[in-house]
Amino acid sequence: MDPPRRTNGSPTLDEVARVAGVSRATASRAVNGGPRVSEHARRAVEEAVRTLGYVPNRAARTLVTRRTDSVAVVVPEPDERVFSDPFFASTLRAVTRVLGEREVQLVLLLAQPGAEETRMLRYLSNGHVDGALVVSHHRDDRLAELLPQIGVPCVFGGRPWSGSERVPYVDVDNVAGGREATEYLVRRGCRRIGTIAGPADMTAATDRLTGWAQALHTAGLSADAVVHGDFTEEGGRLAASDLLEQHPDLDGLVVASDLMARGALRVAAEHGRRVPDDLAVIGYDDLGVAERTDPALTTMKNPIGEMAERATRLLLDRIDGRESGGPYRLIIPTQLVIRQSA
Amino acid sequence: MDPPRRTNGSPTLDEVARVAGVSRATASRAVNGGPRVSEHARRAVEEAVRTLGYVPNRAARTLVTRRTDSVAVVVPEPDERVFSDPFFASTLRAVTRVLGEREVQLVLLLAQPGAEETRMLRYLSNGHVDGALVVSHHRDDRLAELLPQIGVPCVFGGRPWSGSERVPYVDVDNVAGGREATEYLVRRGCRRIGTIAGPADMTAATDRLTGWAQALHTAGLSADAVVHGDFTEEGGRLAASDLLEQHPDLDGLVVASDLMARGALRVAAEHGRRVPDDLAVIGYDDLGVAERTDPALTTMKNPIGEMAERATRLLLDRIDGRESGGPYRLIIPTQLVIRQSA
DNA sequence: GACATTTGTGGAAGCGCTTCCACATTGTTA
DNA sequence: TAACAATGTGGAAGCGCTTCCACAAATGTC
Repeated sequence: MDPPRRTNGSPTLDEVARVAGVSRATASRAVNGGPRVSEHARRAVEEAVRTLGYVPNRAARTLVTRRTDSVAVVVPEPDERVFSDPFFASTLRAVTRVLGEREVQLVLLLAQPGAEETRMLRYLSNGHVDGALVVSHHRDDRLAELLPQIGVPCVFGGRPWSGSERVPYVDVDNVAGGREATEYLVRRGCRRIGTIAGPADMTAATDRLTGWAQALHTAGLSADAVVHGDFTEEGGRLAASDLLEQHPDLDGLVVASDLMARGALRVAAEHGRRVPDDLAVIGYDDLGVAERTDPALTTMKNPIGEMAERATRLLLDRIDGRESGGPYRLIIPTQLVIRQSA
Repeated sequence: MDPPRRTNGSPTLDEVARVAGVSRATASRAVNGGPRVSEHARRAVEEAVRTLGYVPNRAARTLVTRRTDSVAVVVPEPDERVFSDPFFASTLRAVTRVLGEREVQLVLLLAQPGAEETRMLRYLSNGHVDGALVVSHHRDDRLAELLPQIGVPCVFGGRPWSGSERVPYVDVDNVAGGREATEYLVRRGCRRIGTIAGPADMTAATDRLTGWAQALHTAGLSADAVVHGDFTEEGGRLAASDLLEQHPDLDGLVVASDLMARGALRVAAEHGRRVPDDLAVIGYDDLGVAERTDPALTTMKNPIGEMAERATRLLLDRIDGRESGGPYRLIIPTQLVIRQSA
């Protein structure tokens, strides 16, 4: 494949029109699939576009249409954790794919709170992008309040902490996920079920914890064995050690991420607890880790890719003026994946 | 802080000029810090800009200047490994920071080989971005050949496999890193030194391996104990198991990443080998993992952030027309960080 | 066959900006 | 004092595109 040469003196719509033997207005309509173009003219223009290798100048188009054909992916707190999480990878992949279908570009906006955040807001408010997708939103940033004020179309991936009434978002049903995981252990016969929860400043983590508590309450079991981890394997190890020490009678463990669950499995092994016989362990995510642990993790599937895809489509809809009426939320169900650990 | 309102009917340069009592031409010069503007006029324009909240329309500016003030970060093969690697996080952070200084935007281009790659090349060749920074380049993609042909300014982060004569790049001195790590073990008295290398399709991995072999050769020691890992902890475990089984006499281990080294430490512990007394282990990266292993890892510092920063600055220089003469390479030295494991 | 409608087309305006050029004003040198 | 350069300024062109509008031709209706 010969790559396309850089278009310095690239062909303009004028030249296309001349070659096709039509006016620039007609050429423009033909290129953009506009109405009222004869089949004859359209074919001539397409032919000219092909032979000339014409590509519309985006800046010129943006200048008149006021559309940039790019959207921002906003990551409020790009600490290491964000990137090293499989969550982020899946999200970016899905967003890229959906945007690619429509030739919309992805502008990545990472901003630590402070000056960078201010610049980011200024950027968003100046019409440089058509919309914004916010992922990995944390408790402290005020994005869910600020973005609607700015007036740029936006969608949150994951329920924002505050302002969830004002802002459209797509989320995974983490409450149900936590509940179903726990219910599964109950059905399996566990009677003393603890949990390793995620960081308390993320809605995904607190929701799963809520689901766990709900299920135990419904089953009439006590819900006091909780330790918070940080979604890393190491955090899972520490949390599991604490938990097993404080509550040696545990026969079931609901862990808020597979990575932490892997750490917990190691600890269980070190303590001589057989999984699942002595201790049933259920994880969360199923994003590539769960099938490779020993024993393989039973887990709740976390449809991150689907969430990102839906969020992106929702954003595009809002940009196009569809769905723009009021807040909108979409909750994606999770699904139990049974393997060996429970 | 009140966020800036979305600029729908934003003020234009015309209005600024009117308010400042000058012509649009003068206003433009003042805004862009052009020459030949009186102090008086400049101040008036600045004042008007402030009161009106004027922000230049990027599309209009791009249309005439042919500059987009955005650069692409190209990730040729966005598999999970890329994202979950701390390498990627550090890189993006550094790039963002440098670009932020100049108000240049980061367009993220992820492309699987195939159709997406074609689209990416088309995008790059149409002048949508001023330049491209290629990271995580693998052996199979032909980017190092294609991009120079396209004519878009580009810089590679990490030496490309082929075409390194034609393309400017910034790299870490992985050969020296591998060599120095090994020399350190030699100085410490190790006489039988193996290595867990990285994937054979990444220059960073093969370079470190080369350095290891060089050092052993110089010291007159045999360089036959090699196993390749995949830069993950699990891969490190497997590789270490193999290595210790095949070469039970090893007294030193050079590991191409800290994550793999952590896996190796676990294996050593399982085999009852005391580190560093029975087996000295040295890692590579020092990006947050090494200080938290047990024992803490002696390692080679991998200045990823600096590499990304330099690469970005080099790209900006090339875009500005500085440094545009011919290929350019910059090799950043690594540094030994001594802790407990060796 | 006279009229109203639909359909296809091109001319021209204008999006907001930079920059060339011409001109006026000042300062400098012979 | 004349000739010149340096400096500051505004008018106007033009970047490449979309889209309004007017108009001609084709089609439909009674």
